[in-house]
Amino acid sequence: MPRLPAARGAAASAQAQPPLVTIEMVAQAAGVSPSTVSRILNGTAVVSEDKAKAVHGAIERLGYVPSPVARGLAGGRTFSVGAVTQSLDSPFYGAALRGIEIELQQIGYTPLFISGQWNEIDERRSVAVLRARRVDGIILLDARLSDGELLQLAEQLPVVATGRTLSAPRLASLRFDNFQGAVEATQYLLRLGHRRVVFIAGAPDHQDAQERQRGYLHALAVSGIAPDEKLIVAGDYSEASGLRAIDGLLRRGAEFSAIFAANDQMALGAMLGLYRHGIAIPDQVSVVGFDDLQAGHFSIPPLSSVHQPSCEMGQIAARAMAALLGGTRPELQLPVPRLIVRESAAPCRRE
Amino acid sequence: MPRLPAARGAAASAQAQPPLVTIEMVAQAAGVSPSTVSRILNGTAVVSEDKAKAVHGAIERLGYVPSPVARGLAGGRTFSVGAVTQSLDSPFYGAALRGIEIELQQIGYTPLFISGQWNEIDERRSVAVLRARRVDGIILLDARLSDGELLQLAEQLPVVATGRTLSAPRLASLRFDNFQGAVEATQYLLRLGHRRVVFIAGAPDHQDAQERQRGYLHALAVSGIAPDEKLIVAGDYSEASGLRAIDGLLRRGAEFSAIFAANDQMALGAMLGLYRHGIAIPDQVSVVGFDDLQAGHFSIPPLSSVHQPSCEMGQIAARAMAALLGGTRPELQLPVPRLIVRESAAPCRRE
DNA sequence: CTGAAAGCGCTTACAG
DNA sequence: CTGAAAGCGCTTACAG
Repeated sequence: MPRLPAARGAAASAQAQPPLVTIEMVAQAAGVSPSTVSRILNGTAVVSEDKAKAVHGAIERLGYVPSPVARGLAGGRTFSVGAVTQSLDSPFYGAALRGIEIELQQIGYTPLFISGQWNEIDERRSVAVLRARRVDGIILLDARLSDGELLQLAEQLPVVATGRTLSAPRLASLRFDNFQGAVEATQYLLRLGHRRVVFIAGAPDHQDAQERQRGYLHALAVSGIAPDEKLIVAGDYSEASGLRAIDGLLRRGAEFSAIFAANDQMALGAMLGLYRHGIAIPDQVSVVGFDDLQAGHFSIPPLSSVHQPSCEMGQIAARAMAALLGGTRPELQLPVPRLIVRESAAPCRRE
Repeated sequence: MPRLPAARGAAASAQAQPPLVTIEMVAQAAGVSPSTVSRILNGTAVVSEDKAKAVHGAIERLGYVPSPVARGLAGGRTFSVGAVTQSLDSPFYGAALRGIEIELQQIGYTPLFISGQWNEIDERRSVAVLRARRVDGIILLDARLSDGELLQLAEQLPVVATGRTLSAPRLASLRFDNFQGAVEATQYLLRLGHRRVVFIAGAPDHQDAQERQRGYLHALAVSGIAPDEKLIVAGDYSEASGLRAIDGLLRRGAEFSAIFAANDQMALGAMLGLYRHGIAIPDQVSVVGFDDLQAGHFSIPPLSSVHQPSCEMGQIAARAMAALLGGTRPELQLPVPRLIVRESAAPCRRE
């Protein structure tokens, strides 16, 4: 005897999920087979006009919504893509997540956001969760996993990675030009007449941090300025480290008229440090950051910074995923770095 | 003829999903039936020691991970819960999302984050997406949907809502005490001797904004101070509106020695406005905010603010969901509002 | 162009 | 305590 609907109904009542409109019901209502309904929904085959109309009518009337769960099991595609971010509560990644959401939604996909917390262990676990959920592809924002691991992952399913330069049949990557951004920030300060420009470095294990430092060094070199080691101070991308940087610099009696911080958070921390020491910005010391965080738009004074188009990055990554999912190679056109000039830097008055 | 594995293999190759270890394979390897494996995994029935051991061994060896997709279809539970946030890139909600992620992960659930963008339309669409995905429950952070809609939703599946005071068999709600927080912020300013305290209001359609205004008014009343309408200025929770508030106040020649902004973003905007007009903080004007955003920790000067434990809120909401999912009524114990005193307020010097 | 049937990987009454 | 079987809601060769 076939199991009666009542059996499942009883089980379901514990969870009391709403009564489901199934493909079978619309098939019946439209006078066709479930196969036909499925094909119409998926555009899988050409179907006669009137049948199509009948089916759409039935769908409308019954309020049918296909179950992604069942589609996932049967078709092998879940119409979801995983997105691993380093942090769910970072002022920087949030916009990228929104960008991904916007773009994915447009093609009928659902994003699964999960965080990697800037370490390989969590990241690997997140990828495992995503794969267990059978996502159709995975987007990784600034992954900490090795290139090898990413490449290997891409053999299993489509992958797009930001902050990397990597390519494989099913792997697309995009990387913001941190070097160029840093060059522009530094040159801006140089053009204002500053010669002793402090660089507050980011976490040394972040590639982007390294690139920004190279950019700083390069701009100096182009202007024929020898880098002064005493002006390059370590940081870790946090506000607190920016503040500490200033304390250290001042304690050592370092001379400088400008600061380029590898990110806005450190720039903001540095500004607070300067304020505590009674140093006026930009009158006595100019400050430029990197990222163009919201927090810098209304800081005192508003912070000049290299804009990172993080929402667009998310959108571009998602569109690349869409292409991969569609079986085509994505064309990736990244926005170029642009310095947003606000009020935290002024011409050098010293010397 | 039964469809051969090859058939599906061919279809799958388009997506090239990895070869799957199924429950059937571990059953075979352990010499038991799939039913038994399932029961062991779900703790659904008592099973003999040795069978259990054999099964766990096989799972280990084969690296079996149950498919949530199949479990969802068969069992009616997907082990995922939806979380609708107003914004994925808000400095405020991010921490709550992380709190939800932490807690859900601990009970083996996956969160599905989706944004509502502060409007009913998107929120409703998000809830629909979540339901189509067959999540086992939905957490809503400061939903814009009506109480009625929430109650109705809770008839379909477990719901927990923040920012509400609502109760139903399968609906839990938790609400931060905005009123009390505002009272404390205002009283702090009052204790510092300020008598003319500006209130920059939040978006009038936000309940929390209204409560904060009531708190401000209440504190004034308790101190026997008649509210001055000219000191209550409209805002919308954005930095820009805080800045505009100052411009308006100053243009009208309003007299005040302190400002209580209904959130930090407006407080920060107000501080910039003050700075532009050459007014020193806190020497000439004191400022207090609400939310205790990261951006205020390093503002100039660091902003005193009512702390909102947003990560904990997320965790509490998730734990409440876990209870609901387990069929028990959650006990909700919310942290009380606490003012974090930093450097943006000082004793009143006027008069 | 379209339907019947098998199968996706699980869970869960049912019957020992 | 445990297995065989049916079913969850779809998709997709297969065979008209």
